Amino acid sequence: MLDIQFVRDNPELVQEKTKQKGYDVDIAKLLKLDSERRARLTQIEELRRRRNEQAETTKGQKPSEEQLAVGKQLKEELARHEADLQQIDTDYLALLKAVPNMPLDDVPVGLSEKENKVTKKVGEQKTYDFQPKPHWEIAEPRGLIDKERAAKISGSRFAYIKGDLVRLQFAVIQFVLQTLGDEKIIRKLIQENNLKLAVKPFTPVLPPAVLRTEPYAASARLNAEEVTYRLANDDLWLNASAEHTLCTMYWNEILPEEMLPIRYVGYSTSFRREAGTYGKDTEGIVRMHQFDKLEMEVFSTPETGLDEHLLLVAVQEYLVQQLGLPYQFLLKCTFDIGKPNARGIDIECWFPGQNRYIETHTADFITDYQARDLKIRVRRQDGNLDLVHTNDATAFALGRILAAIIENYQTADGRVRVPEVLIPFMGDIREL
RNA sequence: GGAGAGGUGGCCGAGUGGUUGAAGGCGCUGCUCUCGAAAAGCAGUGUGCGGGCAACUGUACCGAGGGUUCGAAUCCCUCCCUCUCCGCCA
Repeated sequence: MLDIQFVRDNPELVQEKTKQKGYDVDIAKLLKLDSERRARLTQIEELRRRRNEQAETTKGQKPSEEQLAVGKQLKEELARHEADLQQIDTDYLALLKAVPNMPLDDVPVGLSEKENKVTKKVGEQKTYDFQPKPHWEIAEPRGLIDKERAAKISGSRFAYIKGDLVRLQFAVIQFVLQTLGDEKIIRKLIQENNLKLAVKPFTPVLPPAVLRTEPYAASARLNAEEVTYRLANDDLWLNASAEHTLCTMYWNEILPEEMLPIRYVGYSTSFRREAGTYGKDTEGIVRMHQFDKLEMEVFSTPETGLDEHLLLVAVQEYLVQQLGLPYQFLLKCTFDIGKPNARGIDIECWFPGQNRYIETHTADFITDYQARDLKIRVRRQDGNLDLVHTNDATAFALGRILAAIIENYQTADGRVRVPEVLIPFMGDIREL
């Protein structure tokens, strides 16, 4: 959530930017609740002070009739005010949490994804001397993907991934872990982008795939209506990204400044209900209820938050370039970046078999929006406390990137060449 | 699944109704001592929220939420979590 002090100081700005993100929150009402809340709190604290004072003077002895009467009256008054406060508090918090994070100034203003700006196109779209096929037309006949049987067992939007395509997935994983663990590469990316950041490789993490309601809700990532699966008999949700169990990892913790930045690359199977996407991307494996994903997560000081975001974007581009995939770079508009985001970048890879770009990567700069509710803070060298900044970004969403590889590396005879950088991780296999 | 134990400050650990935000110890910080270090001594050392330019101050917090009471870490209720043993299982 946003800092209430910021809202108090900049009500018009907050209202404006909230609108720009397509959210309808009554900021004036929020501020009214805020001041009511504070007024009520002051009254309550005064009553409590008097109660404490009395308890102090009667310690160890039986209170007089008169003191009992005063105490009872205080109690009644308190109960009344506290009931009011509880209601105000509930409304206040609901409204405050409804306010999205403020977009940075370079985020294009727009109320539909059409306003996303393509800021650059990289890599040549290969020309084929045959009609390139979509990935499912290559993979399904060859038994690399079986969605039909998966549908029988699990329903639509599930798949059995099989054979060398599985090997390819594990090769991608190995490639990413090696790349993100390589100090030289991290240093190079930091230098090339003039970032003021520590050279520190990413630590691989296998996080839990499920999490409880309380931390999930605090992460501002729980979306019960459209995205998140819940387990019927437990207070547990299936994560929709490793990000969800990574960003919550330091829930309610104060981190020493020396620990930062913390750079993780998490690997997890991710689950999404995809409610409201019926009929969209029904073929192939680009939109599934279940997919594996490598996700980067960074905790940093507030000063370095933006640079960490830029580093993650640089890492993403590097990874995509290494795979030799043509892509375009999207600066997402206010509507599309998501509620907790201050800025959001997408990378869309070219899918020649479908003759279109498809989103394969997202980088989210969250500032302190998540950390405030998650209560993740940094103890500065001087002893002060600050909220950390969180950043998350896709390394590779395996389903989509396998599909992109299949389509870009397909051959005339319906096979798939293995991208150069993956060959060392594929044994002798050079072609699927 | 069965049985049991337990959740208190950065850590360990006291504390069953009233100077307990919390004994004691450890750790950490500062000072004294020292050429320096260690030891010793002294002092300090949580977080949120409200108020204040600030020093500071009020309030809340002993797993969570309710309740009893003039007053709750302490009594009652509900829930959550952790650990141990047995069973089952990758």
